[in-house]
Amino acid sequence: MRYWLLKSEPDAFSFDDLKKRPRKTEPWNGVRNYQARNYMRDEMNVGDLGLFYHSSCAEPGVAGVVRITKEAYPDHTQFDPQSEYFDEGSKREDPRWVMVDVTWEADVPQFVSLQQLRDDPALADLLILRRGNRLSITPVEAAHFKRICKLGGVKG
DNA sequence: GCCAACGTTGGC
DNA sequence: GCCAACGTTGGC
Repeated sequence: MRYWLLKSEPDAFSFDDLKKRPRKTEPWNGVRNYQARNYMRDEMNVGDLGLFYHSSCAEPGVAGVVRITKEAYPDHTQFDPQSEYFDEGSKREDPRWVMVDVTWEADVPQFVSLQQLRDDPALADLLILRRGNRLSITPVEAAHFKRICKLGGVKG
């Protein structure tokens, strides 16, 4: 059982959007970074929990908790010429990009802002706080995950 | 394999 | 919109 932080731009897809999806589930498509892909492909398992993080917005921070509900499988958008995620170098017989399914797991009653994360000494080593970090998927230590849930008033 | 140029991310 | 930081590309 591992923990993750998943970035999403709320203008494109927010935590509220996820809650409105059928079965509150969404394929996490559009990841086009090898390191992030490798995390999904090699290290994510069904049952893992993730922090849904809003980035590139007025209020960056942790908006919710999700669960991984399907292990890595080919991201179909890489084969769609109409998609912004189209990758003409990727072959159907050897897909370059994968996605997982994420499902709503819990609300974060008190949104945890980036500033709050930065201000908490217990979270000093959180990868997302590292200078220049741009990875859209990063592993999170169990202690950090629990700490952030506590800050957010997540039950259970 | 090096590295400059370029594109993207993401906070501010 | 700015810009620092990083990833990718492509010439050599």
